[in-house]
Amino acid sequence: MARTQGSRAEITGPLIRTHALQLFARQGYAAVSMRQIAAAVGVQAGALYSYIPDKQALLADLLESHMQDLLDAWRDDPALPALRRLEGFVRFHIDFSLDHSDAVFLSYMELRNLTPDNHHRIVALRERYETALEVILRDGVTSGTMRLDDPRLTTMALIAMLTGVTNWYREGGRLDRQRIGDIYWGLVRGAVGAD
Amino acid sequence: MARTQGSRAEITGPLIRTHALQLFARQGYAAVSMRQIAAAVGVQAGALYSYIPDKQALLADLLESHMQDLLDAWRDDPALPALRRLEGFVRFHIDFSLDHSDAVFLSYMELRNLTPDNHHRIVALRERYETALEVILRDGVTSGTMRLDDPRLTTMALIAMLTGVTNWYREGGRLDRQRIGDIYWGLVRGAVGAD
DNA sequence: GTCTATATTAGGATAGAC
DNA sequence: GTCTATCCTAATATAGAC
Repeated sequence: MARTQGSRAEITGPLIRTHALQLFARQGYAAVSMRQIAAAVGVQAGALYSYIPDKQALLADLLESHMQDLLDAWRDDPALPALRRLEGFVRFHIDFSLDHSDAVFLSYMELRNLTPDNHHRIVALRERYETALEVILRDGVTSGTMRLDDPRLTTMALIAMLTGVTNWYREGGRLDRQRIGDIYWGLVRGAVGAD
Repeated sequence: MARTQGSRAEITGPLIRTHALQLFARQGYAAVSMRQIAAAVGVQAGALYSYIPDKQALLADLLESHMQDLLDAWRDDPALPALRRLEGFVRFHIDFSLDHSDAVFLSYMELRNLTPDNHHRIVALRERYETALEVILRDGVTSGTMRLDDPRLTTMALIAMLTGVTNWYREGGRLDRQRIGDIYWGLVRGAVGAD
């Protein structure tokens, strides 16, 4: 990792974020030192502070960017039937979660290590995403294609179920992504009484 | 918290475990210092080492005890119909998770901070519990009362969904436990095609 | 923009008195 | 069994040279 002195501003910033995300997710925010991040990037610890004010701001920035990416990536079409939109959500959420499993795990786990201000801002973004699913479920109930008792609780239950795929999925494992999406969609369809 | 010198062996040991569990769950293993735990218990940091060899052993002990408690508490009756046993599992898992939410969260999150030996032992216990559900699902499929594509994936999906209740449940909130159990059981029954 | 060096604080763990 | 005191290590963050 040792590297001769030199300037590489164009890539160091993103590298810090990439490596910090991976290290935080795998060891936990508090367990990772700035020296570790610097070593992964290939700079000395002091150099990090040209890019970030402190460790807390780095964490908050990673989590907020992730939630923003998630919201930006999700595309809904309210003109479609609710059941079709629900299927879209299921497949999107699984794919996005697997593509960003480090950030997903970090978001779940390190919210408590944020200052109250940062915490509030990021939880608000998460709630916008949850509400997107809740709206679909309510539409499904209203239009009679779904049958369920409590849209809000069902929202939380479904998101937990889908996100859980990151706990056991391994690239090249027994099931490929398409198949996983199919199976989860079958579970969800049944859960919302749409069979 | 400051306390006069004295001997209270009969309670200090359990107190260390209780407070460590709570602190680890709320701040993360790495973020909690031995001094913090000692302060919560009401002793000096050095006194902890009369009860535990080191911080790592304390974590491993908390996680292993939790998994053992879970396995001990779960009672299945293979003579009952699979659907009835599944309902029992759903209600048991929700109740147990809410009664031990700190330990549940810790188990999910801090496995990676265990040494390989400790990690292996505790994951093996967790797998025994997961298999208990998987067996019920397989029986349900065999007997024709359930319809699902992949018992192993469905096991992981259902456990993630049920455990997720710890993320949002608050004592005295909109829904009481009985009602939550009813709603989740409705979701699960639909997911396994038992309507 | 990155380096080396360091100020400052705090961590886990141990020794020996009471 | 617990206390006080301390060893040793490592942490975040900053200062100033290159």
